[in-house]
Amino acid sequence: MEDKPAKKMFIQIVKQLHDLIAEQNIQEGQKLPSERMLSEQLQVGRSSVREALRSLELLGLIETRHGGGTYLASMQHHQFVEIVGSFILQDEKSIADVHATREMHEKEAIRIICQSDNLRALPIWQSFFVMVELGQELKREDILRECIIVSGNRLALKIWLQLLSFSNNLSANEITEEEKMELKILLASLQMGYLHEAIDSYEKWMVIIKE
Amino acid sequence: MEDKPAKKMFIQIVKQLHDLIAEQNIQEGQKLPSERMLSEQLQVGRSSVREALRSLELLGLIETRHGGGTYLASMQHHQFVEIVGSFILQDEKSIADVHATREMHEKEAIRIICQSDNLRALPIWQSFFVMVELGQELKREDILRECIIVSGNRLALKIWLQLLSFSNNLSANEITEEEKMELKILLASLQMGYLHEAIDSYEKWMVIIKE
DNA sequence: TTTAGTAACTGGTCTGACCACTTTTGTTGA
DNA sequence: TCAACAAAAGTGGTCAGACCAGTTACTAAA
Repeated sequence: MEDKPAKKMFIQIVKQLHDLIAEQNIQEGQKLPSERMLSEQLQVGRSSVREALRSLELLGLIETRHGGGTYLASMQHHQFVEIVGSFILQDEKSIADVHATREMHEKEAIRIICQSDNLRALPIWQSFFVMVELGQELKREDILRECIIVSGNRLALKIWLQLLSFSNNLSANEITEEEKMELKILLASLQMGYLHEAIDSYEKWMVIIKE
Repeated sequence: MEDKPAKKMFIQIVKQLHDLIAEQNIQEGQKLPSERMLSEQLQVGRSSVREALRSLELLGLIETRHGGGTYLASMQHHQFVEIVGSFILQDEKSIADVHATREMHEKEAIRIICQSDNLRALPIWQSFFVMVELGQELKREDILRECIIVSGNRLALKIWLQLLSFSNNLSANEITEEEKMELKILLASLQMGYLHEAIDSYEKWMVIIKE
């Protein structure tokens, strides 16, 4: 690709770190090179390396131990990646389980939003409503992702993202008129806080998708 | 021990930035104080301020213009408060997330059981009921595990078992009389298929446990 | 062999310097 | 008076070096 005029340095470093981790096959919980070493290897100042590392740390991708080094995060959350990953590749029942679990997450997020005046009032729902109405480009998972993000459970988000990658038939086909109708009911119910109606239309929506 | 006064500086700064934005009511797209000014105001080095700012930039919460200043990102969806809040509280929030996710699995299992005549009719529920009544040795997670196993989602079971290992305060103390009462209501509702009552008593049960 | 102490390493923070770019200011010329 | 230009000030971007505070590894003494 054409090298763009020197994008953000620390973003570049984040990418290089990513490559380095892949090349050297550094696993979860394993140690990364020291800041000074990275600074030398990547030919940048140590403070730039640190800015990149701090970003990754805030994202929970690495752990740092004062005096001990920097490690690829091996926390709870990341174990679920393995769980879901190793779980698949079995029978049809497994796939059904993935779907069921994903839908459980989505419904739970909808419940949380419905029961919170603040979350219900977010302008994003109206935006989605309008987008559906105008027939604008909109992926199903965008709405659901937003629901889960807003619901505030980061662990649930991580699990859901994993589940999503194993049920990629979600945005396969076009959004039909029937689906639009159900989606609008869902979004409207969400904003009004009508929990029962929201869950109801969500379930109908899923039925429509699976046809 | 549990005291952790020495939190990450750059996380502290992120918090202070968050407060500052709230105090001065800085809106989307508006300018933040310069790095040097923040450094002086917060009484920390400029490099520390930058580490915090770079973190927020990677999250897309702020925009930086070389020579022009730092601005609050104009984001339609994600509210600054929501995201920062969920990333800041890391430790405590993570634990809360684990609990919330575990409870989501348990409630879902209860729902599934309630809505299936076959599952409702399993003799195990009556056995649990009797055990509670007689005050026999019985761990809380035994009941919940059974619920999830019976619900038939093996993936959910795997996830739940993992979650359980991170919230081992479940069987900490003795089962009180109050708790026994609620548990019996739960088990009775389960057998009768009273979904609403079952979920209700489950939630009350959780409240009792957390006291 | 075990242990205690020290040296080397590593992250955490600050300072000061310089560069590149943008914004503001001030001056000049029409 | 006002427009255009140039200088100055402000701001982010990056680096080097210094020092502190922990951790790890190694070595020498018991």
